[in-house]
Amino acid sequence: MADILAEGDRPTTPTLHRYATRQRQAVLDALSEHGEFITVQDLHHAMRTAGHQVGLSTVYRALNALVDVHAADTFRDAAGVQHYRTRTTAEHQHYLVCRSCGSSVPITSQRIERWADDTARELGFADVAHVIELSGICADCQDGPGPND
Amino acid sequence: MADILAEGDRPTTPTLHRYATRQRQAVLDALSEHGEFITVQDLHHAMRTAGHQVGLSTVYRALNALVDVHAADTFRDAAGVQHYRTRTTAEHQHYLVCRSCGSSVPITSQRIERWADDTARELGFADVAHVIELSGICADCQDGPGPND
DNA sequence: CTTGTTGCAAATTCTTTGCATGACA
DNA sequence: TGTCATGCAAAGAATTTGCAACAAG
Repeated sequence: MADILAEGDRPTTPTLHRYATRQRQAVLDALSEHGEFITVQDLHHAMRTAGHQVGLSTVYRALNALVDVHAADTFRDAAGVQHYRTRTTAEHQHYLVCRSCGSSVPITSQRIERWADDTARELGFADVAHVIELSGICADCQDGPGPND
Repeated sequence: MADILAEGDRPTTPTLHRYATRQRQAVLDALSEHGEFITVQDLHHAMRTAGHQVGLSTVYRALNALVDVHAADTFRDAAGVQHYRTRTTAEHQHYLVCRSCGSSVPITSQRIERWADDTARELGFADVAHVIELSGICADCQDGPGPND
């Protein structure tokens, strides 16, 4: 489980606040433990249920802070709600998310990054950014009805 | 400019309502005329300014109806706001949007569609959907300060 | 007539913010 | 002691929905 207050963290954390608090750590722990993408509200609810005394706005702030330092990834679902999950690698990443059970698989593909960059450059665009979201029904959910569903 | 009430439209429009109204047509016209992606609120404002007497909810409903029949494309920006634009071809499409002036270029690439499908299938996912958004600074905006900015 | 649309206002939902309180260096 | 996080409540924003009035086949 990740640890914000880990040893090598003093000189790091660029524009961000310099220390982690109990709540901050609790948010990160809960997020890590969950493993998959989760909604702020759901995460908050899970934490309360688990006995953590933490405010909703703190969870919002903590998650956004994590995204700022690239310790978490986020995406918006079709309804416009943000989902978060801890980031495992240091690199920019995409995910394939199951619409039935919510599980996700990180996708590592240089190919797509290249495609995005090349396409944009071809069209004369600079400073390219991309958002790529894949979703489907995972193998588990294709068999029986989804496990978490 | 597209026309909802065009000839071949009686037997079509599947699950959708069977006729277009003055407001509906006005929304489509305004959207077509704008050409680029635009916010519901902005489109509504533009229509009022242009003298159209139309309610905000009607614009919302009309735009979603257009998306339902694939007559318009939509995407959500970083702030979570939906943008719409008329669709030119019958096919599923992606766009490269300028973050400075808001102009957009449709991207037609089988390659990316293939990639998305293949990747998902490789990982055992079925019924794959994808959202791909590219943004950057267009050629015009790279020179002088953006024209519309 | 009957069905579907319109438009306003109210309601919803997610997210952010103001501010007093509290904790840590 | 000063700075920053916290948490609640209030604010904000985008979008949806309830409902009475209305248009058209």
